Amino acid sequence: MGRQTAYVREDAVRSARDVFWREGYEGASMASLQRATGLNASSLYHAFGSKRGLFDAAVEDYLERVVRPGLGSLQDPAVAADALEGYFRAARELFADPSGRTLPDGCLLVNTACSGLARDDGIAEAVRAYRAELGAAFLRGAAARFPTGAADEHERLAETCVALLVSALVMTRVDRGAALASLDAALSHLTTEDTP
Amino acid sequence: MGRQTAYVREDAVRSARDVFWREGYEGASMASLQRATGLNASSLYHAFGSKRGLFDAAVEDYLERVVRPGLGSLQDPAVAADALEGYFRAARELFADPSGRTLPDGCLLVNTACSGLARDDGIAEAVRAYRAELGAAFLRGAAARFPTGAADEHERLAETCVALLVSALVMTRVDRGAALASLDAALSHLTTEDTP
DNA sequence: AGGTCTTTGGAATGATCATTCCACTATAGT
DNA sequence: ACTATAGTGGAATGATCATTCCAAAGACCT
Repeated sequence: MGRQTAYVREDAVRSARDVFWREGYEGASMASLQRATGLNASSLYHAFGSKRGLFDAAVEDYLERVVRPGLGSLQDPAVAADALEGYFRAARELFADPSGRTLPDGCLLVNTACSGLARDDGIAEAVRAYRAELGAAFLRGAAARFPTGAADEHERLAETCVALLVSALVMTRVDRGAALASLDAALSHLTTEDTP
Repeated sequence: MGRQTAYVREDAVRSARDVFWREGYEGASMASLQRATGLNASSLYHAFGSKRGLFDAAVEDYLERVVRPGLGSLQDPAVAADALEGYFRAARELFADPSGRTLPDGCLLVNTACSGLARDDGIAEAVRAYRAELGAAFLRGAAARFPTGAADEHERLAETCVALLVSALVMTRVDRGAALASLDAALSHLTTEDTP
């Protein structure tokens, strides 16, 4: 019953997600979102209710199609000893590649946390969940890397790796060298045999 | 010659700085800046030329009155062994205090790095310089803390501490617990005797 | 083929934005 | 006191913002 949509919702969300990623929530105008998705205001509002609704869909897409695929093997219950190192090696290559598509824009969620939207409870919760997911995955990786280490050492290493990643994601926006230095520090923590 | 200003420039800059800190460059409207400073548009534009000019003055004030005083003893040529630990202890107290005035807003420069303004060359350079200053101070602190350690270990520790601070400054906007965990990890790196 | 329901196009809306302009006020030097 | 100079008040400007509305378009069902 009724007319059918002339576009694929998933494609529209992804296009919008890249605009939000590149320009931030407040910086992304409805005009630029219409341009990127190829939809006009009516369709966008009909499908997502508001700019904020579109943003929420973009965040979900970001988690599902960017964050989780990147985490990859760290999500499995059985984690390889070099899984966390592999994560940072892959990250380093992405950050170093000048043709890297959206990476000079850092992380959609980190950027949002630093924006005015951070004061929105739903957004704050999304960032908390994002960080918790990252922390849990890194903790598994840390425990697999240093099987003889103590739990609090694993916690500290995971915390440190999360911070070095967040720092890289912030700095890549203004200084690629600094971002790479941050990732290298993480790799150094993971390749040095310093279990006492 | 001519009329004299009815306000103190330094006070106006500080008030504006706090608005930018709290709401970000794009989120801070000229109306709210006028309200905070007590000056009207004419005076603001006469004194600073533009919103951007006012923001530049705010960044300078932030570095001079917030960042550098906090760095304190780490700026001296001779650094105490516990200076870096002291820095993070002081930071921890500030972050934990619920009455902390502007700290739930993180860092003016980190927030700016995550905003659309990061693509401005002048702003990017300011963030780079900020991070370099932080890194240099922390490097002195790391070397003083582990006098027998190798230079690259000092580098790694400084890099790690910068990242843990940046991460705390981001996370404090959405999750104070996570921010404190980040600072605690830094303290753990500094209080554990793990020089091989 | 007709009716019903959903999607779409495009213009319109009202709010808010940074910025400018001009008249008015006040000070310092002569 | 007069004048040159500089700061201030307040309204006006034009651009851009998210959002809404209505009429036209298209697809399924009977």
